[in-house]
Amino acid sequence: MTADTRLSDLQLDVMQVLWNLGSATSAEVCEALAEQRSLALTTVATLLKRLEDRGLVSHETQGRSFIYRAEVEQKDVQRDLVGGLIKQMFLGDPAALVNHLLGDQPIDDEDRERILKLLEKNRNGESS
Amino acid sequence: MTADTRLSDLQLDVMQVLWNLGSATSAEVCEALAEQRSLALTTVATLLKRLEDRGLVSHETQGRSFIYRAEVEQKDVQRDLVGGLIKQMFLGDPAALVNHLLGDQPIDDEDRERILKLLEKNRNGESS
DNA sequence: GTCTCTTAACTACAGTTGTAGTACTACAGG
DNA sequence: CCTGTAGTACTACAACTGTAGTTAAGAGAC
Repeated sequence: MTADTRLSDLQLDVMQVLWNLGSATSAEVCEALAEQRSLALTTVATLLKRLEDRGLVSHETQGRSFIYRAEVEQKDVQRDLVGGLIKQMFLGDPAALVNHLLGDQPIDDEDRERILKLLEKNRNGESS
Repeated sequence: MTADTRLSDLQLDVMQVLWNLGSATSAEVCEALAEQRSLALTTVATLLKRLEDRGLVSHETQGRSFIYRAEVEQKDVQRDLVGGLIKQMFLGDPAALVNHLLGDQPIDDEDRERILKLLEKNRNGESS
């Protein structure tokens, strides 16, 4: 049942590392996070344990180390996050979010092209 | 300085009411929220006070009632929210968010049309 | 004038989060 | 065997959040 995917920024950063690396020890997660946040090893361990308690990550023991792995897919979390945002801030209207994106600052041509292409693909690939 | 706009779901719901109504007493906010959440009056009062402490809403006294009003604009909060989401979950690439929106579930024709129109307008309105 | 109602102030409390120290345990080197 | 060392487990604690009770004070009803 995909558990509750409401995650804080920090928790998301941790998940992000796991999604990127596939699997990692707490030390590896700590190092990966070091670019943005400087956290004690024990802090990272605590974070991972809490996430594991919530069923969002799992670990397998290898020697004396824990190898952590994400138990939810990035896509699912993205969907929940984006969906929640749309429901709460954009009256449930996805186009309103796009509108906001476009209205905010004019996007560059390249991005616009890509979005147009995506729209095309979405129209055609509506099959499956 | 627009203060810190990182708000919880509940806090956002409260802000939403204020944005919708323009201004409201705690009782009015409470009633407006009642559709989604059933909260005690004192709870809503606490929420408003905490938001006021953070500078996100303000009140003026009318008789013995407080009339609250949002001190940050919805647009600004939206921007921060969307911006944060993109940075954290979509590698800072707005188009990736759109991609996700489209790839997730095929959107209906109407929405697609509207988005196309928005893209057009964005292209043309690239004033500067 | 007293009672009651409204409404704000203060207090409370459990759960989550950010953050990390300390304790324990097991393996590696000598 | 003894001792670092690495790594998990347990504990701690302050801030913030969700939630609401209690208290005080003014306003209207009678």
